[in-house]
Amino acid sequence: MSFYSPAQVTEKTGFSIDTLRYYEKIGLLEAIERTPGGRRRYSDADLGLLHLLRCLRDTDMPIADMLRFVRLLRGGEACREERLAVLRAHDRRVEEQLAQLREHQRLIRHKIDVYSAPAPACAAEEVSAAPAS
Amino acid sequence: MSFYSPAQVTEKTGFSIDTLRYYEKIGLLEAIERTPGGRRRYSDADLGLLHLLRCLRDTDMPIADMLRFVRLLRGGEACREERLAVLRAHDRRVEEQLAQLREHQRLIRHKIDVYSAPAPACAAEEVSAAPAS
DNA sequence: GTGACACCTGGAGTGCGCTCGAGGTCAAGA
DNA sequence: TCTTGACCTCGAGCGCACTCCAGGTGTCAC
Repeated sequence: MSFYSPAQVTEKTGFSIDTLRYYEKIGLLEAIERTPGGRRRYSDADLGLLHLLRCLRDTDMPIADMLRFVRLLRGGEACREERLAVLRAHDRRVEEQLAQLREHQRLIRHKIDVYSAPAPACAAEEVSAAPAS
Repeated sequence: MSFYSPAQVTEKTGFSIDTLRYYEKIGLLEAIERTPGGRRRYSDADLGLLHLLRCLRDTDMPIADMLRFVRLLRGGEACREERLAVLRAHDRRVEEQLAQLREHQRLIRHKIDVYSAPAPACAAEEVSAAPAS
């Protein structure tokens, strides 16, 4: 079992040191262990949780929901079903994000095609945003 | 050529009426035409631009960049190359977003599997966030 | 003409998620 | 021992992208 300094965690998770302290303050992380001198030492478990939080944040879960989720994690077996429900609901949202992103990508690429074409086509496009479907 | 009331544009684009006014104020939209009574009437071209802006916003382009982009649109043929460059760069970011989102989805689904399994597997997982790769 | 309602302006306010600053402490190398 | 740099706390501040408010006007149905 190894431990990590704030700088190392910053490095590994991409969260800034300020963000790590902020997450601890609001209860996303439980009080992190300290060295005798009072410095934080993050455990492997802390790192694992941070990776999950990174994933949830990056997929647009609001902090309030993450807070709810980590409380369910702490609830152990008793909260398993609810925890699963939260994750499944989030998974569906991620699926929707993917679908929408692909759709947006289509429009962007269509625009790239249009602007790459000779000027007249470009002028004719000015009005319609959507690629022919 | 048809025109649309603010309410209709809200409906078609998903931007709130406040956001539409805000976008006009900061110059994302050029001054929208008015009825004799002073009400806005959005054209098809306005709508087309709004659809593109919706797409850029939803793919996380900051408003400052969108501003730069619409100025390139207004620059016409002279700005075509630069406009293309902006879109191509953005397309690459969207591609990265897709890749990352898929990766995050993997972890979320892995967690769902883990929590669905009987308790012991779940306890053993507590420490590692990443699915075996 | 009278309601009701959509819309107008300018400017202030909000919520989220950090981020920074001041002032101090710990720890390792020279 | 001294210096340097990473770290500490607490609280205030910030940037973004809206969102709301007050007070007023246009338009349409009845």
